[in-house]
Order: sequence, then C-alpha cells, then structure tokens
Amino acid sequence: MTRKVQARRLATRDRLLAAGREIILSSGLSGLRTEDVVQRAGTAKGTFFAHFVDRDHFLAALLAETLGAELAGLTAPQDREGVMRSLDRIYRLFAADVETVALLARFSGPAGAGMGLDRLICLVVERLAEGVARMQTRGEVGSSRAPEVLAEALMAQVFHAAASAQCGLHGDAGAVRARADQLLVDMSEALLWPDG
Amino acid sequence: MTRKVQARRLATRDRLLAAGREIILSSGLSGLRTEDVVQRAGTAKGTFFAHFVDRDHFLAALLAETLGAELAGLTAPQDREGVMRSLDRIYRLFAADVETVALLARFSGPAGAGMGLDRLICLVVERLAEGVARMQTRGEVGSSRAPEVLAEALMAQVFHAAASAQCGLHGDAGAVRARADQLLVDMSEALLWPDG
DNA sequence: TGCAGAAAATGACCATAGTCAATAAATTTG
DNA sequence: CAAATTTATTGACTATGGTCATTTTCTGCA
Repeated sequence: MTRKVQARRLATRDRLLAAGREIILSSGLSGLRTEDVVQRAGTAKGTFFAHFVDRDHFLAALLAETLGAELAGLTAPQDREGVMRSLDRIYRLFAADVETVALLARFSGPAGAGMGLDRLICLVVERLAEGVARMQTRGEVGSSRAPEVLAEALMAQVFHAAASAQCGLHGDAGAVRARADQLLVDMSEALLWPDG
Repeated sequence: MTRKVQARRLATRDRLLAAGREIILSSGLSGLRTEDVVQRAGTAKGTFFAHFVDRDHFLAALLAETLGAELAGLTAPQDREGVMRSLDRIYRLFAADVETVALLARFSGPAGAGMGLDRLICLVVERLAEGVARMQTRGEVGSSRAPEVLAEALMAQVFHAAASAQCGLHGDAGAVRARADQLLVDMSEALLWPDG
C-alpha cells in the first residue's frame, strides 16, 4: 500500500535546498559540491540522492527558484522595445554562468524533467507569445505565423546567444560577450521584423 | 626555448583518438570511459590528459571528425526545399545523442575551444549563409537582414530543436521527437519566409 | 499498546574524471 | 659523445558524483 509523504521528508528536502542556496550564494552553481550540501544540511549523502536524481536535478531545482523569482514580474511585452528588453533580461540571467547554460540545454525542453525549470521556460514562452499575439493584432508583427512558434523561436535565439556568450572562456571574454549581445538583437529582430 | 612537437606525441594522440573512435562505435559517446580509451591505446591515464584538457574536449574532437565527415558534402542550399533539407540533415546529426547536444552547447559558439567542433559549425553557418545570400538576390528571401545573421539564427533553431528532441527521455519519446521535428520546420520557415 | 510494514535516512562503498611529482625519452649544446 | 635541457609519459593518488544493503523512524491497524 502506498502511504502519504511524511512531513519529515519535506523538511529534509527544504534543508537540502536551503543549504544549496547558501552555497551557491558564495560559490556559484559550479562550486556546489554535494558533500558540502549534505554537511550543511546535516544529512547523509544517500539522503541527497533519495531526494534528487542527480546533482544537475538539484541545481535545476535551485535555478528554477532563482529564475522564477527574477522572472516573476515578467509581463507580456507591449512593443518592439518591450520585446527586446524582455529578451535581454532573460538572456542576461541565462548567460550568467556556464552551468546555467548547460542546465538549460539539458532541462528546458518540452516534457523536461518536470522539476520546475521546464515549466518556468514554458511560462516565459507563453508571456512572450502573448505579447507577440497582441502585436500581431496591431499589425506590428507579421501574422502568418503562430505567436507560439515565434515566441519559441525567440527563446531559441536567447539560448543560443547565452551559449555563445559562455563559449569564449578564453580569449577576449568581453569581445565574445559583446558579440553575443549583438547577435541576440540581430537574430530576434530578423525573426519579428524581417523588413527592418 | 620552445622546441617542436615530437612525432611520438602525434602518434600517441592518434592512438588515443583511434581508440576513442572504436569505443564510440560500440558504446556511443556516453559510454566512453577514459580508462577504456587509455587501455585500448596502450598509454597511461595521465597521457590522456596531457593531450586533451578533459573528457569533453576529447569527445568534441571525435564528434568534429564524425560530423565533419557527414557534413563534408554539404553545399549551399539553392531553394526553399534545399534549406529545409540541409537543416533537417544537420538537426538529425545533432539530435542523435544527449551528449552530442551537451557538447554542442559547450563548444559550438564563436571563439569556441578551438578543437575543431567550433570551426565545423562556423563552416556550416557559412554554407547556409551562402545559400541565403543567393536566395536574397533572387528575391526569395527578404534582403533587409544580413545573410550571416539569418544563417546563425537558423543554426540556433537547429540547436534548440535538437535539445528539445533530447529532453524527453521519459514519457513518449516518439511524440517529443515529432514535436521537435515540426518545431524546427515552423521556426525556420518563420525566420526565412515570415509571410508564408 | 504493540506489532507489521512502509517510508526515510544512513554511511560505507564504488566508479570514474582529473592531478602531479617522478621518470623516461628525445634533442640540443659544448 | 656526454652533459644539460626540454618534451613526453607514467601511474599512484585525489576529488567527487552516485549506489545500495542496512538501520532507524514513522504510520496504520488489530
């Protein structure tokens, strides 16, 4: 017989996540080691993996928290400038860390691992689609394509720009970043305003 | 004083790569363990890391070989159908394996790690740009955006579709894959032919 | 209340990527 | 050619993610 989840389990999970949050604050996503997490949370190693299938799923849960908080106030963009502002905001969050890019690549697709990150991305796409749809009715964006398709295509540009921004870990990082910034603008505009 | 690279070193490198190739053939990218590689190549563990900064760089080198061979015959697409054929071909290669997607996310940007994979992607983008430029002169694609931008945006769609296709490791894999396939078509067409 | 069984937690243990001081093999130089 | 120097290789060692049989704690029920 399957019994209900005990409060103890939820408390443990929360302690693990809280520990992870603290560690990330000081060491970043890449600097998080499971050993540190369980020590800080006061649990055994095995407990960690009884709650999260692997380190990446744990990080994804934390990332979803962070991004969720940052993107909570995201509203459907109203105009050209609004779209570019929104995209840039999301892009900056995504490009913050190499691990962020890797986690998004692994978990952000449709039917993701269901740990929150995928749902968060879906939500962002929906917001963008709302904005696009509204602009389509106003004739500011071509109407021959579904707003959902355009919105997802925009997200693809954001992902790609974020990945590009992180690829240049050697060489002139500033130049690579600048190129990625510009790339996002150009690609997104090409998608929504193909005629200028 | 800096002396030239010894033939011995190149031979060792080749043995490592050859070993990796064989292993991948039977076990796939994900199944490759460095221990197996060095054993098969008849070298020590340390030698492996004296040649490749980490496992991923090694895999990237091998992946570049494979993709390079597969994409050697890629020509600039001539028309609408040609573009979609090319994109689909690249997409299928990228979506072949979870590790492939991860490696591309890490190494394929501009100023990548310089181990061949990044150059390969640049080459593919150039080919696409050629095709796009030719179609622009014929008026089959809008001319207000640089062909390089459009080409890179197309690659972003391919990356995203490939990532999406791999996200659904649980659930109905076939349905997830089908969705990713369609997504690529829709997003790419929206980019090049916004008016239908 | 106490017992059967399920859920949760444990930590010793394993797998594997990656390091580095030591050694061997080339190459230059006098 | 022998010593000096640089390049290449080695393998024992570390770091860390992840497993699993065992133990502990909780829950429902007679």
